[in-house]
Amino acid sequence: MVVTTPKHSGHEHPRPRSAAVVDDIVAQLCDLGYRDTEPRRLVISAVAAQSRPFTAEELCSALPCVGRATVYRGLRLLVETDQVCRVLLEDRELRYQLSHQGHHHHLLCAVCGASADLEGCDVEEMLRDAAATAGFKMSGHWLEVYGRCGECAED
Amino acid sequence: MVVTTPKHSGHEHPRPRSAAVVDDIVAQLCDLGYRDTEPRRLVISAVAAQSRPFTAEELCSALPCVGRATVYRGLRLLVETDQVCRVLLEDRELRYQLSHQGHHHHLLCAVCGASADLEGCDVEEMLRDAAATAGFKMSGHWLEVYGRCGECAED
DNA sequence: GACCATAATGATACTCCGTCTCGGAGATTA
DNA sequence: TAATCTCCGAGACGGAGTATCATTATGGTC
Ligand SMILES: [Zn+2]
Ligand SMILES: [Zn+2]
Ligand SMILES: [Zn+2]
Ligand SMILES: [Zn+2]
Repeated sequence: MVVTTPKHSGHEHPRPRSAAVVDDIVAQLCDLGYRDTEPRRLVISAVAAQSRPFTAEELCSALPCVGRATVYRGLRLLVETDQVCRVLLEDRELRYQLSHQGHHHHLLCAVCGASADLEGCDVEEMLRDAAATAGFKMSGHWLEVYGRCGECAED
Repeated sequence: MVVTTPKHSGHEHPRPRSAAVVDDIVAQLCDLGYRDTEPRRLVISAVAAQSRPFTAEELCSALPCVGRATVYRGLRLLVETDQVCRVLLEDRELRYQLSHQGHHHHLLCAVCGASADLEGCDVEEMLRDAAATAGFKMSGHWLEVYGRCGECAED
């Protein structure tokens, strides 16, 4: 049950954009051997419906019919499969958002909570070199940038 | 009570280096209006005695005679006054270590837990520019770099 | 469709980390 | 000495995430 993908649907009502995203993610999970279940789809579509980085608890209350553990499990699965990425706020609160794939970092607005991907920034090289100077072989890093987005900028 | 600073101590036995560090920190706190108390000194000297980044709980068990709340309060005070900095491990575990003052980042060995300050790395500029490109005004950032230290490096 | 192995679910208990509360003990000042 | 204030410690509390485990749903096979 649940919305099945109408492959060649002529001129029916188009489903909301997010539905396509959900189908897409579910398909990728299936390829990896994970089942297509209703609670999982609910979690994924709730994730896709968010417009800003959200917390796991927010997702739980947006999905009162899905068990808390299931929401957390779904979220973890999405992170592990790179569909969702985690961002860390200045107060160390952990939030999630749909990933645009590939390694990247986020700009987070401290006022409205908006997030943008950090483009045109090649820290990796620089960090690797600096690490080497200290005798370290870099294997990873965590970077979050905070500030105010265009809309929240003032004075 | 408690070790007082022997200003001009002739040729007595030198106290452990860390004692000087403790006195120094306590003095700075006093300047800020905080009292010089025994539990506080115990916390500070336990901090100074650590050779690697440590967790709050580790500190608690290293100080069985000091209340848990007091250890946490002391730690928080030290962070707020910039005497101690916080580092975040890859699994998001929070650890602490004596600060070398000023804004800087850390290199953390994923094997032995050693930490080194990241020198000669000017990410700030780069981040600020990249943020501006996205219409953000950067106000802060969090960066941790993970890898293997020289001793733990292998093939 | 029926059957089955097993992946997934959800209620709930639990752990972990850190903060709050509050009565009491010292310091500090008047 | 009395009043005030910081600090202390025991323990209650709260939020976030995980573990447990009986039950259910899924997807492949016949
Ligand atoms: Zn990066
Ligand atoms: Zn904003
Ligand atoms: Zn920096
Ligand atoms: Zn190491």
